[in-house]
Amino acid sequence: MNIRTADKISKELERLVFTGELQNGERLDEIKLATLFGVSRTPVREAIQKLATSGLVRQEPRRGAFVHQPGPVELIEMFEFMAEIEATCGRLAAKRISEDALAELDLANEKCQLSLDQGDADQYYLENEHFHHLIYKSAGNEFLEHEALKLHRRLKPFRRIQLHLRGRMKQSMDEHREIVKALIEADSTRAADTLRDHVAIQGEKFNHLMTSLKDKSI
Amino acid sequence: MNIRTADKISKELERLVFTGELQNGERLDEIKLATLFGVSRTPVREAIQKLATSGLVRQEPRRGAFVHQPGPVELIEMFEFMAEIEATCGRLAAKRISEDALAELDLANEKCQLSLDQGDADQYYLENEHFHHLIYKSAGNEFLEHEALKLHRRLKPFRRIQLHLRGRMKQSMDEHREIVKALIEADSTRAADTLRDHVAIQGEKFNHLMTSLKDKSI
DNA sequence: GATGTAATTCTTGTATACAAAAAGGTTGAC
DNA sequence: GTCAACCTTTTTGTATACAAGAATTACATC
Repeated sequence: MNIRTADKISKELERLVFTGELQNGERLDEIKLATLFGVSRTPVREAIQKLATSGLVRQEPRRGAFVHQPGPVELIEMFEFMAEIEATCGRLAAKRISEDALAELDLANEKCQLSLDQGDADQYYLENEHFHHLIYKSAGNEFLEHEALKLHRRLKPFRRIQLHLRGRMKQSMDEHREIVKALIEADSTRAADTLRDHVAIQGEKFNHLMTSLKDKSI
Repeated sequence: MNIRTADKISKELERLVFTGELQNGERLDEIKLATLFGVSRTPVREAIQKLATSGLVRQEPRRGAFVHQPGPVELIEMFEFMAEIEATCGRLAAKRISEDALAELDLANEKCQLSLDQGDADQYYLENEHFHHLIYKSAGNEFLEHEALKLHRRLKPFRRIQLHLRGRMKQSMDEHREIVKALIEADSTRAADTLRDHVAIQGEKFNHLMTSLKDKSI
């Protein structure tokens, strides 16, 4: 799909930030990265600029680009926004979702339950992700879907931590069922509200999140 | 603030797209643009990539970047999303807005009315914009505010056309009053609903929009 | 005349070179 | 010892050079 090495480097840099190999506030040394990837500065610069627009790094004119992990406040704000976007997806999906998609949602939920039974958090995360992506798509608005995916992706590293909190998986599962029920009944208000709460809870459990992150960012 | 010529070029290219000097589907010839701006290809490329992430141009590997004006479907989708974002801002603002901000909203509305009385659509547009920006800010979520501003800006050229439709200014004004009333009463649901309708109406009057745009894009 | 293929030209993507600004270090005055 | 001015080094931002893929044209074949 994308043959540009600049894009590959962008993805790789993203990974380095997520894994913490590039720490918050750290400057992205173009030359160092270029030699690391075995390329010239040009594609590295392009990659950095791409990351800058997605908010992962901040650029200061004539000073360079610095890794920017969201602080507590920004993170809460992002989760709040995510909750609202998901609520919107639910609201629209309640009116527009197809029978096929509903069946798929059910299937995804079953798989979630299976992962839960097996205590496989990673697998649960994967199926959970699929569940939400289905809802994004079912909103019937590709622009919205794209934005939802973008933010979802950005919050991924923080969301993932959440699932390992005690009892969260079980609770999340129950909420999924509520959501599907609202969608089946085409109750857009309830679909929106349950989805909003389902996501917002992650922001509210922020004390836990904070402590899990202390060594990583802030 | 930003001394990078690449950023200046980015803004300039944006202008060229908005004014229609660069038409939809047209390829952005790096060399031609470089000579036009009197610089080398490097900053032009950076500018183009920035526009690509904002959606104004689409890049095809090894083929170049092409101006991408949203078509009817995409435009409807964007307006629908904008409506939902504004609804969210209203929902949150209803709970969080300060007395000062409410006073400012009132002032903005008065100025809107004044422009309406004078039949000054451009002035009305400016004050209207200020009104909405105030609501974005009053949601008390800077991330959300930023996203709202971004999309608002992207839709600017299409929204503007709307206001010149017969009777739209007057109707818009009435809706503004409804919105402020809901905010004063801290009625988050009504604030959200009125704001959503206020914006969504622009998407619904799409037949008008289409015809106004026919020569420009699609 | 139409179609498929090879050579040529153009354009993108990457590497390197250069200019200017910022960071860092050194020397000197107090 | 501290601070400041000056010089050196480093690093960003831009220009130019080069490599490789895409588009175009010319040509041959049917």
